[in-house]
Amino acid sequence: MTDHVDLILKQWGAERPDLDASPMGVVGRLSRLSRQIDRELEQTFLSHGLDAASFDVLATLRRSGQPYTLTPRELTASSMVTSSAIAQRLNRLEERRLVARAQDPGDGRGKQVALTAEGLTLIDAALPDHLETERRILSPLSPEERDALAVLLTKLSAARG
Amino acid sequence: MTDHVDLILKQWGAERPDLDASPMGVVGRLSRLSRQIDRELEQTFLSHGLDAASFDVLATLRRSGQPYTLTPRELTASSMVTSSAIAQRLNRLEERRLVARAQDPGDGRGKQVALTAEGLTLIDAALPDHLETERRILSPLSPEERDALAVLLTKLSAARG
DNA sequence: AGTCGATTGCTAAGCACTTAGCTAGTTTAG
DNA sequence: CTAAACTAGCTAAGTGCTTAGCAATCGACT
Repeated sequence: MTDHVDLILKQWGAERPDLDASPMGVVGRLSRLSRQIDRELEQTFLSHGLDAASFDVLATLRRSGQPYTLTPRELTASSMVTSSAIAQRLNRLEERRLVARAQDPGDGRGKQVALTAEGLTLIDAALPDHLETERRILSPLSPEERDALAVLLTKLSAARG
Repeated sequence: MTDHVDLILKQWGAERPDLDASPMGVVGRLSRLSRQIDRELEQTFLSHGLDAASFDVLATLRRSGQPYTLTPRELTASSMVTSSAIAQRLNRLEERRLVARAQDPGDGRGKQVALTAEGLTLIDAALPDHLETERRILSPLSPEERDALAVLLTKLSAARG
């Protein structure tokens, strides 16, 4: 009944009764839950020799379809990190031969990042496990509740594009 | 209507129709939204010369009530980071004279971390702005929707203690 | 009383991100 | 055609976290 966030709200109510701290009830839970989930997902990635950052890149290439090739720019656009972070992720993945960088024939500045055969095998092996972990995380909710949650989160996201 | 996560689900449906990728619809939105919110909150902290990590420590001390004093252990327990991260946050805050560390008289190993007058002033000034930012973030939702969201998030968190 | 395991707080090293700034190539305007 | 502005990709330096491991102290048990 009373989780950590409830305690926080109660403390603020006692110390700053002049303020309405209720927004923390939502934002705080969202933030804490996201961290918890990140940590749980990492375990699955780790069991496949990956981390969240590497999985993110490999999965983006995989779901783009054959020939499993995107530019660093496209990878950056579909991620939540900077182009610099993507460059560094690609350095690590290339060193492990999970992706390969090639010159873009049409644009002297551009590169083409492709999943290697090894990278394809790895992401296809990790993906079902990852989805199973996500299913386990969501298991406390009924299908209707999951839909409702997705709708509420989408409404909040929408305001930011 | 179709946000970034919808596109991802559609791609997976085409590339791996054998898998049910629907859990990503919830987990993905949660993760992306949390990052967006973190970034938005940082702006408010920045305008008060703080960051999320410093705000977290100062707010925890503030809401604990007079004499605004907790041990590093307690600060760690109510945070989502390691005791090592708390030690480093305290180093930074102590250098800025926003908190002060003192020996715990009852336990030779323990320390007492107290908010300084300066720290108290700063956190009390930042808090209303922070709550206003959170309110703005939640503004797309009705009060009933906010409550519903909090309930759903709590259900998910509960499974992990 | 004395020892052994647990607890507290910390530093050191490593990691993945950020911002700042670079080079190279492309596009646009005059 | 050329100069200026923009774009793509990257490295360098700095930040805040992590894990590993340290020294000091406490508590329990013989």
